[in-house]
Amino acid sequence: MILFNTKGRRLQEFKSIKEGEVGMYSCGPTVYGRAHIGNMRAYVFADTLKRVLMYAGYKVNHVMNITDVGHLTSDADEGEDKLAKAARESHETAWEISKRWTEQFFKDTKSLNVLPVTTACKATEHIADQIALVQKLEEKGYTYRTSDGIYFDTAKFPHYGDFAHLDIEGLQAGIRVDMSEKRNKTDFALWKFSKPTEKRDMEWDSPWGVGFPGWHIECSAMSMKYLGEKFDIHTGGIDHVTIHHTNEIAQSECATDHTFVNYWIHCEFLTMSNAEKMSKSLGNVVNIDTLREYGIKPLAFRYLCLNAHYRKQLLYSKEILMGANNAYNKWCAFMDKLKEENPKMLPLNQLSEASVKYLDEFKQGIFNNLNTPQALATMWNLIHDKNINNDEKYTLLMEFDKVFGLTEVEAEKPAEVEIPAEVLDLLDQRNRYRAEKNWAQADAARDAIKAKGYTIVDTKEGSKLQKI
RNA sequence: GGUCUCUUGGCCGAGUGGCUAGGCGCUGGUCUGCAAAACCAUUUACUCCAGUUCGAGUCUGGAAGAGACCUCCA
Repeated sequence: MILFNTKGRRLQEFKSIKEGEVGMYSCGPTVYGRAHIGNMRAYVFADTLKRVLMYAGYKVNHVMNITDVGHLTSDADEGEDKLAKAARESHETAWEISKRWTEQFFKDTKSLNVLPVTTACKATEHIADQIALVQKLEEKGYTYRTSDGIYFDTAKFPHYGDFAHLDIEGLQAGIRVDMSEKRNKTDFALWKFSKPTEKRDMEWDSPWGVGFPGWHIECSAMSMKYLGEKFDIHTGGIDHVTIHHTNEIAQSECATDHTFVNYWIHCEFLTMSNAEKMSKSLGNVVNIDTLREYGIKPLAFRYLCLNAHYRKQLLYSKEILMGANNAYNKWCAFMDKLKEENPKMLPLNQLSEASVKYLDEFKQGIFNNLNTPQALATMWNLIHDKNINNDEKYTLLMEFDKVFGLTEVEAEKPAEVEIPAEVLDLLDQRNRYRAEKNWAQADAARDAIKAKGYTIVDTKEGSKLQKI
């Protein structure tokens, strides 16, 4: 399979370090608040990549961090701690805040059919690993101490700017950079000291004094702990290329003296039109619950993500989301109808030539740098193809869904609601009027039922009620 | 200021030289007492200019416009 590697900025044939196995690390959430659908795109992407790797036959060891240590709100290594801020605002401890939002994060990703990761690791539970890594860097002479922490000296890593194509000169000539006591513009904190005047919810003892780890070190420490000093794939949002991943590479490769990660795969942003720009201050941040309020299934959002390539910015608006929801609902309806006919799952080697063509086209799409839009096009063409029988269609669609992950899990389906007796009475009335061909009265009954919040759908088996 | 990306039909969005992407929406049709759903059909395209080529949405150069990151948001 072909993947676009940010390292080198080119398409590359993927080859794992260990035959048949893939070690993959995904930058996870910072749990000081509810993740919005923009965040979710990145996790749907990582999940899709994992599913494609699994489809290709790899056993995937997937590790994701939970950033539950408070970091800083503004400027490089300055400002108030985000978790502390959230905690202060809701009168909770940082621990309570991070616990709540971590749980919510997993609920949200689950509703998007994101498969559980092999290991989800919390930064707060790996403080010793992070300290050990900083110590290793210290022993090798890559660090220095300032009044507020231990810093990484990026001048000692000659290839620092290579990954992100950084023009260090340009950065220095650019706008506002707070150097404080840093030796180089690009240096970053490995360990921060607690201020003597404050008592933090989260702080730990270390060889350098009480404090907390810098942001970047957790990913290096935990990824290497669970995947080894060198592993296959590291994913994250495109915004992490310049700083976070550049720093991860610097500290990891200086610690080990060899390549840290072979393939860096980054997901583009979900962007908002200006009219619908989300902002926390306006209170219009769209999250999974917002979708539900709109009457949009979370998985319709997954469909939306799959319908665009992960390396392209994806425009978000309510209208666009509604379109994806319509398409997704049609797919669900088609699958339901198909299942009612009790199709047989066929072994793939018994498929007709025409079906094999669809399967090949599907694989061609997903293995070509995750071209899921093309794979979805293949799916729709298959659905509309009259020359493929239901058994084969079902077999192929279930096969495709191993990657798409669009099948709604039972728990997400809305519970059957009791229909009020009065509505059932009205339905009886309408049926009698219809039998008498009294259309005016029948339509009046329909309107009355609609006013109660139900719509009538006439089928061959009779009239059915649906909640609006 | 630096780095990078994008510009496809009403909307979203694939497509790296020649062949229908696909979805949503619209419209028409079939079906239905009506409606809904479903199915069928149909419509609209490659920002502009110049170049390369037998041939370009696809390559090259230029122009205009949009966006992202450098501000610990994926």
